[in-house]
Amino acid sequence: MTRKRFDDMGCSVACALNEVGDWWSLLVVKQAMLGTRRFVDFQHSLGIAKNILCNRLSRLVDNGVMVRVDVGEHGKRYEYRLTDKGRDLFTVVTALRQWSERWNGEKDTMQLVDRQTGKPLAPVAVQNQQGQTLTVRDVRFVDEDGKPLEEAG
Amino acid sequence: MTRKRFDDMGCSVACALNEVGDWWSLLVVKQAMLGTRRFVDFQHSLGIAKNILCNRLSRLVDNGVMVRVDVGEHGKRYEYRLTDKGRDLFTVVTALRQWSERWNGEKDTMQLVDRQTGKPLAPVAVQNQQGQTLTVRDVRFVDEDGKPLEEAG
DNA sequence: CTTATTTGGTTTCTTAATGCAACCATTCTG
DNA sequence: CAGAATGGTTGCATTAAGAAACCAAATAAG
Repeated sequence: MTRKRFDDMGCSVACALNEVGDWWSLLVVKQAMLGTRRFVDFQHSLGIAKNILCNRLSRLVDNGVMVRVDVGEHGKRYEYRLTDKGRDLFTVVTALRQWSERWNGEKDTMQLVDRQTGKPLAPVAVQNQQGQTLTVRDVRFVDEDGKPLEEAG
Repeated sequence: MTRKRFDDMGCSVACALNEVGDWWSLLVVKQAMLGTRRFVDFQHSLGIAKNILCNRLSRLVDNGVMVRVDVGEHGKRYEYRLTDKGRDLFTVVTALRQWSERWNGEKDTMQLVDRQTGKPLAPVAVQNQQGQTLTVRDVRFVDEDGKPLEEAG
């Protein structure tokens, strides 16, 4: 059977997971954010099988998350770079990283700091328009008419 | 061959993906944030096969993201509820939802608003300690000694 | 109280995805 | 030119996913 499609469930989250929701895609994006661009470098840094990497890179390119740039002088030698869409996943990757560090402990010797100040980042949080942090209990899920759907819990 | 393990790669992101990195887990969490608690309700709202749902719920419980609460009066009748760890994924789910809406258009009739004001949420963003928004180019990746690793791209 | 239905699974079977290793054409390097 | 590296593709074995059938306990209907 074909894997279930997530892009027609009428849900933005499902649609996002359809593009980057598998085991490897977000790790490839994360690695690209660290500066990795070449096929072999992704392969070695992630320890991913070549055919899987090949498949994931193709899908990321198809979905506009990365681009394949020909950097060979006479022929084929490629770099995979993040697009604006791909770089915009920085929020998602960082939120995921911080969540893991908060609940599973520091598995990573690496740290992210503000390039200007050298200080660690603030925790990524959902905020209202005044900049106040909101939990899932502080929001309401409404339809297009503004009617509430269900209660969060 | 067994699926690659992500929890011993020395990467927090990989560790997070080991828990919620598959196609269904985050959707189950998202649905729980909408208020869904019962097995059949997850099944119908997500359109997921029963054995897969069973497996995902077990894994989420094992990882401390959800708890199974016995609500039967004399015997077994269960509810699955988010733990604090699970509710803390709100940031990740919201960031993913906003990313998808920004780049793939509104696939969702549902909207999230501040329960107090009724107004839409601010975009989830990575910020420094002064509250300024940072892109991936504004951060540096350093090791435990503060030495820079590679350049982001 | 008895029967029907719902709930929360498990089992079986088929198809798809993953991982590993081998192979291959082109392209740099020495 | 020889040899290594790059960026794949192919084949095979194992695992996961999806659909449907089946099932025991618990609840609802009458």
